[in-house]
Amino acid sequence: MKEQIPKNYQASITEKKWYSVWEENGYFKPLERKPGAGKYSIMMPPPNVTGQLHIGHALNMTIQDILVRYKRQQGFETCWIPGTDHAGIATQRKVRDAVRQEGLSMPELGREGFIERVWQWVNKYGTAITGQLQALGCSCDWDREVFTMDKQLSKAVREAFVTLYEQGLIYKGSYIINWCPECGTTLSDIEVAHVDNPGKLYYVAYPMVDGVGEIVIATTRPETILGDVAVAVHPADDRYQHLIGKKCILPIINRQIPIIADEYVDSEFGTGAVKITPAHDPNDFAIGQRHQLPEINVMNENATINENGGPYQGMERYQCRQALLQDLEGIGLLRRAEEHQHSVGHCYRCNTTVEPLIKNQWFVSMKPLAQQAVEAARREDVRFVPDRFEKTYLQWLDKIRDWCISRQLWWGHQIPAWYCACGEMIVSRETPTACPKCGSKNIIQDQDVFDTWFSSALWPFSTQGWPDKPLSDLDFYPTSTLVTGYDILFFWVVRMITMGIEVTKMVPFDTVLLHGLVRDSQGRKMSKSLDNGVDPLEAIAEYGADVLRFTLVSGNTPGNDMRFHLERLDANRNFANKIWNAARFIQLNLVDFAWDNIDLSGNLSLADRWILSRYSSLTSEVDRVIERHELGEAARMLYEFLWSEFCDWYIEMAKPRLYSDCEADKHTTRSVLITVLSGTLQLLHPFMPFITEELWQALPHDGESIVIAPWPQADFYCNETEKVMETLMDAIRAIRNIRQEADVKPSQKIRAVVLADSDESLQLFTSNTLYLKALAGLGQLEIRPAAEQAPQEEAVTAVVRGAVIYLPLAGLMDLNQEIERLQKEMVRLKAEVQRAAGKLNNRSFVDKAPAAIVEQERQKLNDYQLQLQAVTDRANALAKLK
RNA sequence: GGGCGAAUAGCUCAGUUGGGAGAGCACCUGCCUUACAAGCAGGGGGUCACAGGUUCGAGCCCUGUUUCGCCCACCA
Repeated sequence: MKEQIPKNYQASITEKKWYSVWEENGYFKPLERKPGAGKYSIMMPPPNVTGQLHIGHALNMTIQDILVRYKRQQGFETCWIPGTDHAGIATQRKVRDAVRQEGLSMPELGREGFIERVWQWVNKYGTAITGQLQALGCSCDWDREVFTMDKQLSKAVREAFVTLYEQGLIYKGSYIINWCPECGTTLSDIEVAHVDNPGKLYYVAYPMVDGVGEIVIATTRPETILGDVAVAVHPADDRYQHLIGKKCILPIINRQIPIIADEYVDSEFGTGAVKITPAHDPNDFAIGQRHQLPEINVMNENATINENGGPYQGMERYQCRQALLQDLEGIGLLRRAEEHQHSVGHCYRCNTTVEPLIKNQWFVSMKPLAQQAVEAARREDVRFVPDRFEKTYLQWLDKIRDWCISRQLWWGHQIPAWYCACGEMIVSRETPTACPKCGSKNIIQDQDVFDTWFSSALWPFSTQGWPDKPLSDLDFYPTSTLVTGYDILFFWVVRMITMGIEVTKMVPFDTVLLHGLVRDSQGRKMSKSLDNGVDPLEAIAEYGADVLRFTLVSGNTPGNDMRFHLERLDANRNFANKIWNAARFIQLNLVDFAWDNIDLSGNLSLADRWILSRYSSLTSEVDRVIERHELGEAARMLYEFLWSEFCDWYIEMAKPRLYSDCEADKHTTRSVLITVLSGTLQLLHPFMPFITEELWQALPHDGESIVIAPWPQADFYCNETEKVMETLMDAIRAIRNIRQEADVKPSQKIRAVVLADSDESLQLFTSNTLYLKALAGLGQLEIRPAAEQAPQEEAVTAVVRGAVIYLPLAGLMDLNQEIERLQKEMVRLKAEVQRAAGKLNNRSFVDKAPAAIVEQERQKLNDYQLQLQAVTDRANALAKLK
């Protein structure tokens, strides 16, 4: 005998209980439960190891868990591998700040000391995220949990790096890169966020060396004048023909620099003359290369001016800008300044303005890799959901540039390159002990680490034991679905695909499911500074994980952002409560009913057949939409079915039969109730894992857990049943409507007379009097063929398909009002008849529309005509009575 | 400059093979009916941004326009 379901649902207790049961029983371990079902796997996008689960993670994880649980229930050998990311820059900054708080500096600690501190930090905070994922209900295989700084992953990183280096796909060289003065490291192009800032365009005159005239340039960054090595004009610009090849004098610095001609220059912009600073601007760098110009770096790594800046040495960059402008003004060379919008790059981690600098860095040559990634998508080796992201992906690959992968950080995978005093560079999988060229043991490893995203790029296979295990031995490779936000399509997804193809010759997953961002109720991005974040852990504490999950996934469509309204948690808490109470009602009425007692073979009432049919549709529809990744649609269907159809209609119809004396009816009703409820709980389980398990366990079952119970099969669909039931429901609604309008007290039983205009209709009403009486509050119900005379007494009338219902409400009805009501009804029905008739009179509609649609329209026309006739007759009869 | 998305009820959003517009919340009316007042029953509310087009038929497909948002892009 199962325990009785308590009156109230206590989410927090239930959730903890079941998660540990699931874990202990190993339900999350891969096991093919249905022979031949196949494998299904997901690699979790690793959250930052020291991070907190935020609402965006909660959405991301919920989607993954739904897919994984669904496939597991379907019998697939399912595996969801969890992991965390060392998040180089973010974590280093966090620990650096903590260390500074203690009054220590990075140099004082030294590299080893600092890394030691990071590991302490990771060990202290690194477990938090795991507990939070479990609180959310994530059904991962925790024995496979990985961290991007695990030894195995370092090995993978080395292997991939060296392999690509050997193939010439990775190179080292001095190029202009993005430098964050605050983080003290290089950034890749996508780690720089460009923001349009209102700035000024300054016009500065450079006098000619020969003393004849001057050339005026326009710049937004006057401080870089210090590093100017030329002035460029368009070769076809008539204004400057006479100056090309001559020299001008760089003000203040008094360096003589040439005036050169280059196609790059836009004659329309500014004065048509551009100052060239190869060391501090990517375009100028390119021009400098073309014209063999020197590169004069004027800036230190902390964005102060260096020794090349003459009198400005030591100044901070913007301080220098002001000072320089003032000085130029003083000598009369600053001609004017205009308001000017221009885009300024900011570090994506700390939002500091980045500085383009020339540095010797490591790069991945992306063009060849991108080509393969494009082909893979064209061959549909990888699909994007929603598919519009394929376009974004292809366009990005089309203009991809080389990826700078070295970072001047301490926390991360150190680059496996070593340098010998003899000038030799060794790139090796194993740490070398001596220089292969000169034999010197005095070799030092490259001080830089890899971009975090370089290790993330290998995630789908590095996490499964590669390279120690060959690819063919990995349990789940390639994986099935990658679920992530569209905001890291370029950071991560593209890198996994490009690197995955190069290293493994396979696309690491077949489907990329991209979701949107979770915003606050006003549509703003959630952020610490706005303090508008919704803490998923608080939501779980207050409402339970099921409610949070359902809220995140419902009313949401792939790739679109969603606003998070706290009120929606209330709405879904109510939904959970509704399911809880429905199950409680059913349990209370099952008595000693056992699973084996289920008998759906005979004695099924219309309501029974109807709910079984609806349940069958639900089963196949939920299946269909989940396969299409439309989880919001699946959630909607489940909500709708459970609340409106199952609770509001079926349970209400089950009551009179459960309370009757007929044992056979009771038995059938119980059978249907438990069949539909337990099946629906299974369909809902991926979305709300905890409450469904709790209720499943409270019902009689032979299965040990809903987590692994086979996905329900239901084959009771019957279109005819649904149509007939619809008529019965219409009749009940019509009576309820009239009762309300006539102010009949809900408790008052009234009399009704039904005149049925066909044998089928007569049969329908006579065999369902029980339902009509119970749901429409009828005391007395007479059903007769329409041929018999209608009641002459004053009665309110409702017309439904196939019957006219009379409610003799003596004393409660106003004759005139009733006639008026019927007249309104006639107007409505006439319009309907007209609409349908018009359509059917349209020759091209009848000829061209599908036969089924035309037939449906004929049916409607027929129904409406009959109803209109009935209403008209009744109105006339009442008019006579008057 | 290029690309993408959004525009549907008072609010937030669904609406995926084109066949009479939906939900939640809010609002109005009546109900403590023995699963649930976190509930039940009934009700009001929409020129589906605008203009064209394709089609027998368009919220959905095509073209253009407007507003908002996002992404990408080396015009100093």
